[in-house]
Amino acid sequence: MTRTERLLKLLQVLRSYRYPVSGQRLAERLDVSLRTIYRDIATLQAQGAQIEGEAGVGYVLKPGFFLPPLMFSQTEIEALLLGIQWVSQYGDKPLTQSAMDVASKITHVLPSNIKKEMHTLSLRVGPPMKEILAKEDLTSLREAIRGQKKIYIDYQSQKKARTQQIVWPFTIGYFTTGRILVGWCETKNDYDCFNTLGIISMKALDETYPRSRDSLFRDWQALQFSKLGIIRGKKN
Amino acid sequence: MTRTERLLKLLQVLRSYRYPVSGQRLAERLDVSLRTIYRDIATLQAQGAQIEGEAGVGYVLKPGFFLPPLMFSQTEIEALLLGIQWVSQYGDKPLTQSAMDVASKITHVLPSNIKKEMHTLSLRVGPPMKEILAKEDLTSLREAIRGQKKIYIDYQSQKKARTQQIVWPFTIGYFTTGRILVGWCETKNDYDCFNTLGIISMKALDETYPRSRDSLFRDWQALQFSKLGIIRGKKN
DNA sequence: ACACTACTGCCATTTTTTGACAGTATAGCA
DNA sequence: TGCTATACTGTCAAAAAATGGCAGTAGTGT
Repeated sequence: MTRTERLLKLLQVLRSYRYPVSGQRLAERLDVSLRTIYRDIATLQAQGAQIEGEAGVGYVLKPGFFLPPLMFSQTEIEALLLGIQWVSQYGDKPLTQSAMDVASKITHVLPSNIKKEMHTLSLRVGPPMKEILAKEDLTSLREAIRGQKKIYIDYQSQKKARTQQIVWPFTIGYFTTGRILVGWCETKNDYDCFNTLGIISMKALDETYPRSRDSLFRDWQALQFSKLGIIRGKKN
Repeated sequence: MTRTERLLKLLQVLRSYRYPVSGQRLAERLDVSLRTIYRDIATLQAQGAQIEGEAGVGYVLKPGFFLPPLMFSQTEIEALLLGIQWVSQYGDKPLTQSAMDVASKITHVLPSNIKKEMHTLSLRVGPPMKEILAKEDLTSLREAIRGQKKIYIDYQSQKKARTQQIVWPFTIGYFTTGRILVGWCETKNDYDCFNTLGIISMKALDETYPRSRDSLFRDWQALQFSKLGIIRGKKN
């Protein structure tokens, strides 16, 4: 295995640990000496990888991920940047920010001939959205979903009365006109959707919900399809 | 310069040439022997770079680009994939395909712990669009825009009569409900917008239009803003 | 036919990488 | 406080990889 390959693999290995891992262990995994690991880590750090080493503890790769060299075609780049543009226009505030960061990271490393073509983006997305949507910040909600945590929300829909519920959130739908949180509502014992603008306050609980986000999502999706079938049946 | 660095630099150099470049020249640029260049190119090809060499001609890096290792945060990845999802849902057919390719390339190199979290995308975009929009293929239009070529279109808007025009296309607006081509209409001697679904046929001409896409775009945009100002003025 | 070029094999030389060992420093813990 | 686990550095000889040179084959364009 050539050095370059090993450096890449080292990153992969580092990523696979959630907790600090000792250099010794890395050395065993990669079948090289500890000394070499120290050198490799120094090299990766020099290349910008966020690896943190603490004496007596080990190494952790700080959250984030390292995209190894990838080839993209012109059209793929256009798709990528168009998507990023959509997010930066219709995402909530932190997503917008992240999208712009991604765009600058990517365009920064684009070869100059392609960069020039991309500079005035030849593809654009729709009109700007309402200010209230642009200002929204769903970070805590996304974190709850990532961590599969129950949340407590104080919710006021447009039509119904204000209620307080415990929800197992598993996905957010991003629309041009708004965003919908989908989850299992523990209070109602059923799936439910919430317009994010109607969430007056929300608090993530420590409790992890008992089913995986994945399975909840699939269940819900299957339910949607079957409902669709019924509706179609009625219509026909 | 370490070998790894040189490999990356070799790609940069290759990109900077639009026409085939000989190995000899590359060797001079990078200050190594020709033999080493051959070896380096073989290495890059093995890593997936689309470099084509022809005897008697030289090397060309096929269009597309090599994304060097980049770090993205979790939120940035979410933004990236959400955007890609939007494109794969609302793009025309080739863009949809490219978006899916991008998604698979990216998720393929994602560390497994993050990959798992992304598998059921916790963020989603709106409802599917009309089939007719999904089937549309705007490749030739995008190519004309990239190459700043004039196009001849046979156009039928919903309200007005069918017309034939020569247009300098410079951008496409992607909306959830359709797509708008924006360009300078040579026939009408003014900027104009065309619903892409109304384009009955289109032919890219060999002729490059005389102003840069960039400047056309800026002009047009300024015009839009000033119109907006007038409308605002009326409203107030 | 000729010039130019990609590409391969071989080998001696040069450079880089590696492992080993010795040593310093720091964090966490009892 | 000591003890252990660990990060990290310096040095050096051995091993491995990279390099350049050269000779040769083959494809392309003029």
